[in-house]
Amino acid sequence: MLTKRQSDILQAIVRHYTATGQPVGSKLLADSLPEKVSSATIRNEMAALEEMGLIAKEHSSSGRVPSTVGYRYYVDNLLDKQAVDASDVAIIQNSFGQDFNKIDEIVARSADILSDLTTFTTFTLKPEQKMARLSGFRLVPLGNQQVMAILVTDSGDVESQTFTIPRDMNTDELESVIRLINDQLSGLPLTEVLTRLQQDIPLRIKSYMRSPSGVLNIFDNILSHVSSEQFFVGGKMNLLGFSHNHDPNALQALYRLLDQNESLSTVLDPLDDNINVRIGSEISNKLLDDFSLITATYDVDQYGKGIIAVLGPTRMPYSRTIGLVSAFREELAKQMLDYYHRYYDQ
Amino acid sequence: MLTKRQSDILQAIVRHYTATGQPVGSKLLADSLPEKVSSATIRNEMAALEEMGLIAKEHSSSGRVPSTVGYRYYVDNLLDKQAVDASDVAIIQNSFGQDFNKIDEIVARSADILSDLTTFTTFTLKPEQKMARLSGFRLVPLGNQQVMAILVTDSGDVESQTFTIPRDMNTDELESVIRLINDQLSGLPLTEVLTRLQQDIPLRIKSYMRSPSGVLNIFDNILSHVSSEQFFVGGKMNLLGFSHNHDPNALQALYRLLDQNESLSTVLDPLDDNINVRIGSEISNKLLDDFSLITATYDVDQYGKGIIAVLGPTRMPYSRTIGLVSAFREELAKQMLDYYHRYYDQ
DNA sequence: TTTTAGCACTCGACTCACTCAAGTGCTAAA
DNA sequence: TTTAGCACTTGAGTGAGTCGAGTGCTAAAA
Repeated sequence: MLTKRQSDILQAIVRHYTATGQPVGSKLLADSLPEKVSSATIRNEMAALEEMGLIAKEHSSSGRVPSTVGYRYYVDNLLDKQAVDASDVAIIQNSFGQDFNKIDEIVARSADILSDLTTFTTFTLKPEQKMARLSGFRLVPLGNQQVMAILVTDSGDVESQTFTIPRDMNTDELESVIRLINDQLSGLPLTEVLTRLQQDIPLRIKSYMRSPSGVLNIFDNILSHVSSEQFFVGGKMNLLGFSHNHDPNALQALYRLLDQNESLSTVLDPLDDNINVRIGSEISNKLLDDFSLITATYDVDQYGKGIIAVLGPTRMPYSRTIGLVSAFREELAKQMLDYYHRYYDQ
Repeated sequence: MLTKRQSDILQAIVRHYTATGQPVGSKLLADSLPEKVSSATIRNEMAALEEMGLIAKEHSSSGRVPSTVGYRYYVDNLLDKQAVDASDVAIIQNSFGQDFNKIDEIVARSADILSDLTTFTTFTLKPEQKMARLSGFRLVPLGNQQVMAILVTDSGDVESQTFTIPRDMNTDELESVIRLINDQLSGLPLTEVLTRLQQDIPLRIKSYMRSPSGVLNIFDNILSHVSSEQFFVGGKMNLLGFSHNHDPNALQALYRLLDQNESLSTVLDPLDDNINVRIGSEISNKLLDDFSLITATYDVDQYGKGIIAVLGPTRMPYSRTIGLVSAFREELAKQMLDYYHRYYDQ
């Protein structure tokens, strides 16, 4: 356990270093700490902190820099639980408009707002739709063998896709399939719809349809699109500013990662419903060793929980960023509830 | 006018420099040219070329590097009009699948294929839809006050948008507006549809509708979306590799440019129906001074002309890149015709 | 026992002088 | 007109020297 003075020193080192990017020396600390002690005393304490692995030197005669463990200790114990800046809260509240036509627009906008505020790269995921139920499939003929298929869920998600029907397909057949699907599957959770669509339904329509698989694939396709987790990424290009590695190849690898939803969903897993901070190597991905990741859920009551995350440099202003994430998750939840209430709970 | 030997030297300088990135010296040239002359002779010729502004030194005792004017001369006169590599043609042909559901998918895919081949950043624009005609508007009620509006053009473009109708709006009213629009505007060119929608139609429906503007805004919105030029960008991150400026701010400015459709459409204007090469400052945009831009149209017969473009470093392999663009524009035109024939000309 | 003053030491950053290699321009001879 | 030869220029690299910020350690002071 650290003494009060050691805590103060570690805190000051983290603050200075995250603010300036420069290693912090004993003299600077002696001047900036409220207790008046000499730089020699600070040096002794720093030697102790280094012994414990909380701070490190860049070279044998340089000032000290926090280690991963040091950041960890800082985040766990020394964080300034100050209220978020009132102006930031105002910005958050004003950045959401009212003119959203779908959930995805709110989620996408969220990523942008949060990245603007933090100047880092952000990720947002809408509330899990696993519990959403199918409210109906529509087919809209567009002429020229083209048809638009539309899926609507009871949570208000709309997913559409146009496709071309083979010349030899009977449109009556198609319509009877749609009727069957709507009759049998409306009101069921999407996960169940998916399994039924693959097991139950094919048996039923086999009798009166020549090649059922083609049609069902389309529904499958739309359905999996709706139920797949789709992260929105904000401030992608901010990465150029805070990544200390300017090697094009490393950056390209990083950007490929940001485009891979599957990889993202493993990396961004929010361990629990708190605001979680993972620092450098604690993120289990080599590409992100020089970064810190703050993840959090936001809770939209019966509509489920979504995820927001901020990726920044290990030397980020943790207090401020965590504060922003905290304020933001609440406002986002509020916005979503508003949206749902506006459209679905009259 | 250049002598044969001067041409050969300029050509060799461009070839070497684009291949290696190193300034080219007289000795290297003396060895690599087919005519056997001494390095001293080469030096005399190089002095002449420099006098003419075709090549330059990086410092007073370095080898020579092509100037913008030198590249220009090379591209205009010394290009190797060799056939494109057969393997590249094969790649181009095989990279297009058959499973496209809309034009936009072909265009987006094109940008990716071309950027993979060139390793540069590419832009594609689908054929101008100015001559496209409205084939119909549909409205599909989705429940909970939500409605999906779908616009279909005779060129097969489909654009949809969901919106929420005010509680006090009469759905009968809405349907009669749709009927009116379809009756009056089907078959007209989109540009005309737009003007009618703003002038003619409001007068007609004013009589039996309280607040026509809200509804018409929706159609306006969808329509302008369809008729706006939307560039697809491929290989965005390749820019990191070939941009010689690694300053984060400069890169961010560049990426902002790539996201601005309006700016892109002025920059990417294809001067005529040839393959046009603009080098460095010839592109009228300060951000692109260190790049070269190759633009070309592709011609899909009665369906109009689209644009493809490649943005790379001034020291790019012009012969190869121009060859690729040339082969690609033809294949793309073919693919689009195929697509149109498959769906619209039965 | 803790703190502090003092001092020798270390290391990166910078500067300066030097060398080396690649390239140039120019002159005079072929 | 071409070429051999040579003096000259320049960036890149190297090694020595200085400076400043920082350290660890010792011994005296509190």
